[in-house]
Amino acid sequence: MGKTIPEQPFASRTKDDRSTAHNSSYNERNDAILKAATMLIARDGYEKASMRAVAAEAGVSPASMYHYFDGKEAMLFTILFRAFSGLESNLRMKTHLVEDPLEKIRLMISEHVLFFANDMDGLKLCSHELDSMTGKAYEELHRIRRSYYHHTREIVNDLIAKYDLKVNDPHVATMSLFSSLNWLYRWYDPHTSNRSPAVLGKLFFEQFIGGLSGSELLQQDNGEES
Amino acid sequence: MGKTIPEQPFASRTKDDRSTAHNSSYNERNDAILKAATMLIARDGYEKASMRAVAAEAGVSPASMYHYFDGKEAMLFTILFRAFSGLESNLRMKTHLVEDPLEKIRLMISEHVLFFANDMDGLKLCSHELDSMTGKAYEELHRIRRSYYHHTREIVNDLIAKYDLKVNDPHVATMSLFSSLNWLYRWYDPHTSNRSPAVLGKLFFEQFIGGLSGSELLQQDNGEES
DNA sequence: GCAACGCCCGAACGGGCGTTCGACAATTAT
DNA sequence: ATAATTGTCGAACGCCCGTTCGGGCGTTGC
Repeated sequence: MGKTIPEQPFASRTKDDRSTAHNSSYNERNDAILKAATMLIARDGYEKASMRAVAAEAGVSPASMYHYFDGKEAMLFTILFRAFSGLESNLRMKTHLVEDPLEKIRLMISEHVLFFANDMDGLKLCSHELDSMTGKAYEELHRIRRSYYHHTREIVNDLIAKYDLKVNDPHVATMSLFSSLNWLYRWYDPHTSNRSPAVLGKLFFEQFIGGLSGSELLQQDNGEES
Repeated sequence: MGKTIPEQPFASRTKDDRSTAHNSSYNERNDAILKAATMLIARDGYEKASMRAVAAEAGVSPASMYHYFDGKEAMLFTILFRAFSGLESNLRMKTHLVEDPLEKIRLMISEHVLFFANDMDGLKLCSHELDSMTGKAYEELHRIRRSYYHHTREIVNDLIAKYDLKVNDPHVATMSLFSSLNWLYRWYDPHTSNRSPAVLGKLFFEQFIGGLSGSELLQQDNGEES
C-alpha cells in the first residue's frame, strides 16, 4: 500500500502525500480551512474572500495556510475537485446497475439534490467559481463537469429513444434541468424550507419529464402564423 | 417638460442631472463606460474587474470615470437598474392588455429571452452581481427584482386557476422557470447557436407548461412505498 | 477679452491583497 | 539525548486596488 497514488492527474490530495500518516490534527485543520473557505467564498466571492479572512475563520494564521495549500487557487481547486468528482462518481455508481433510463434520470436528479442539500455553499461554488480557476487546474475540473453533463445527456437520449418521446430539443431540455438543479442555492434552504430534499428531487423529476413530453394544454395548435 | 424628474427613487440618471443639455459626447462616453464595464465585469467578476481596466477599455483615464459615476458601485447600480427596470416595465407594458394567463406567461418568457438575447453579459450581471451591491442601492434593485418575480408568480397563479391545473408546487415550478431563463448566459450565444431567441422562448414556454401539468409517462402510479 | 465652467488626466495616497521568509515550538525518529 | 522533520506564526515585501487632488485644457456666456 505504499505506492505513489494510482491515477488522479494531480487531484485531491492537498499538498504532498500525507495519506500514509496517522495524523488526525493535520486533516482536521485541513478540513477546517476548506470549510471556512467554502463558507466565505460562497458569501463574498472568490476575489473578495481573502486568505486572511479564511485563516481567521479557520483559526490559523495566514502564513499557516501555505502549509496546507500551495495557494489560494489550489485551495479552491481542492473544494471543487471534491465536489465535482464526488458528484460524478456517485452518479456512475448509483446508475451502474439500473437499466431503465427513466429510473436512471430519476436517480440522477434525486442524487444531485441530495448531494448538495446540506452544502448549498458548495453548490454555489460549483455554479459560480469554476471560472476563477486557470490553466490545467481549470481544464481538469472542466473535464469532470463535462463528463457529468455527457453522462446525463446520454441517459436523456436513451430515455427519448426507449419511450419514443416527441422532444423538440433535448439539449435545451437538459440545460434547463441543470439550470433548475444549479440554481437551487439561490432560494432553497433545507433547514428553513418545508420541502425535504427528497421531495424537491421528486418535483424536479416530474417537471423535467413533463417538460420533455409536452402538455395537453398546448395540443390544440395555437393558430399564429409563421 | 422641465420638471425635476417624476418618480424614480434615485434611479437611472448617472451623477447629476444633465438631461436638459444637448451634449451628445457626454452620453456617448457614459454609454461607452457602461458597455466596457458590463463586458469586463461579466468576464472577470465585479471585484476583479478594476476601474483602471474599465477605463482603458472605454478609452478614458481612470480619473475621468469619476466625472460620470460616483464610484464603482454606482456604475454597477446604473447597469443593473437599467436592466431590471427595463425588464419589469416591459413586462408590465406587454401584458397589460392581455387577458389569457397562458398568453401572458408565453409573452413573459419570450420577452425575457428577447430582452437579453443580445446582451448575455447583462444577463450574467443580473444573475451574478446583485450581491455585490450594498445598502439602499441593493435594496432598491432587490425590490424591482422581487416585483418582477411577483408579477410572474401572479400570472402563474391565474394560469393554474383558469385551467384548473394539478400542480404539485407552483413555487418550485416558477423558480425552475427563472432558473432556465437566468442560466441562459452559461450556454447560449445567439450569434453561434442555430436556435433563434424566438425559438428558444417557445421551447422554454412549452417546457414550463409541460412541467406544470405533468406527463402521461408518470400517470401509472410508480409503486414505491412511503 | 475674460471669467466661468464642463471635461480630462497624471500623479499620488492609503490600504488590502497573496505570498514569502526566518525564527521558534512541537513532535517524531534514531 | 539528540537530530530531523513538521507545524506555526509575526513581520514584511511588492503589487494592485478605489479614489482623490490639483491643475491644464477647450468651450461657453457676457
